[in-house]
Amino acid sequence: MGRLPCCDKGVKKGPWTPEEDIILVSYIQEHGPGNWRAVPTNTGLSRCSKSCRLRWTNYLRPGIKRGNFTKHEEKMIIHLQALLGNRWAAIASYLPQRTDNDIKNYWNTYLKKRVEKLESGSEGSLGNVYNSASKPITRGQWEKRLQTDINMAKKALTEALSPKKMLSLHEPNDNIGSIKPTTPKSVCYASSADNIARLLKGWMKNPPKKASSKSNSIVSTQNSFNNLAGIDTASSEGTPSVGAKGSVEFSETFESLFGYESLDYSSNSEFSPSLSHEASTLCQDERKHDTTSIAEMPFSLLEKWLLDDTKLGADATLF
DNA sequence: AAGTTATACAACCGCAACGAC
DNA sequence: TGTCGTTGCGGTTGTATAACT
Repeated sequence: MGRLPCCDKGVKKGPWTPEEDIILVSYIQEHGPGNWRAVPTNTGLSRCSKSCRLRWTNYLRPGIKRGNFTKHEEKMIIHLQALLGNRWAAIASYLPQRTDNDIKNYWNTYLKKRVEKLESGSEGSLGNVYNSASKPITRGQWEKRLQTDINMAKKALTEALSPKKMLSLHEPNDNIGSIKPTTPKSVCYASSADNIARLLKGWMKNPPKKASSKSNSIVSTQNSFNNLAGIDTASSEGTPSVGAKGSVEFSETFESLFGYESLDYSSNSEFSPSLSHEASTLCQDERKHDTTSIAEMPFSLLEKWLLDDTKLGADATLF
């Protein structure tokens, strides 16, 4: 049989309206994310399930940070892209407040050009980040280094750290304070986003009892967890300063979600919320052969390693 | 001020993977 | 084990806005 068309003819396409967003958020607030196929039917939205999921994942989901990327985030993306390639979902798992789409866009429109510029020989602020040696490298050398990186990452994985460190990952960082006012386009939408934020806030404090028993829902909600473990983005949209209030909200959000997630994972002692979903995706291929060691990847160690310029500089000697 | 080009980002499309049966 | 339905992911496109001429 042929695949069913993703979307029936007649479904609405193009930008979402605030009204549609509210309908979608209200539905998810009640039923939790997942079972996307049923969303258009149950909500009356003239959107295909994919579109609903995408809208939620990339825009409406709480915990998404918008606005400028910090230097720290840039470094992360560059390192991770070099290490993982265009596996945006995996990369996004290390930037919990960013969506894969956001990172992909940022890479394609900005970072890629900068890296290419650097590779072509011109100097830039990222010169010491990407290749401190600034020496042209052959493909074989690059591959060798990549392999070394992967091996190191694997080693790091096997030396799994405590979940406490994972928690530190989700703490608000310097990025939050640097959120800049959104673009005029976003500002136009801000009032609606605020409304949605209120809905979500309520939802996070009083989450659905059980979104779905399906595994894909678990994955979805864990994605939500990963992202929720940041700031309440929707509420911060258009409000540049987050500060102490933001921390309190974060704390509440985190506790709420932590409790929520722990319901789903309580039956699996090895599967604590400290595990990033995409962290396991990181080594998707390897997982088939070595599930446990990879799946329990601690973020902080890898992050530390990835961002350790000193070490990177030492690694550069491999070239 | 009007037209053109560049940029940013939201959204779409198609494929692959996964789970249920 | 194979088929089918659903979801996730990455590439790409479309559109709004900014910057430039």
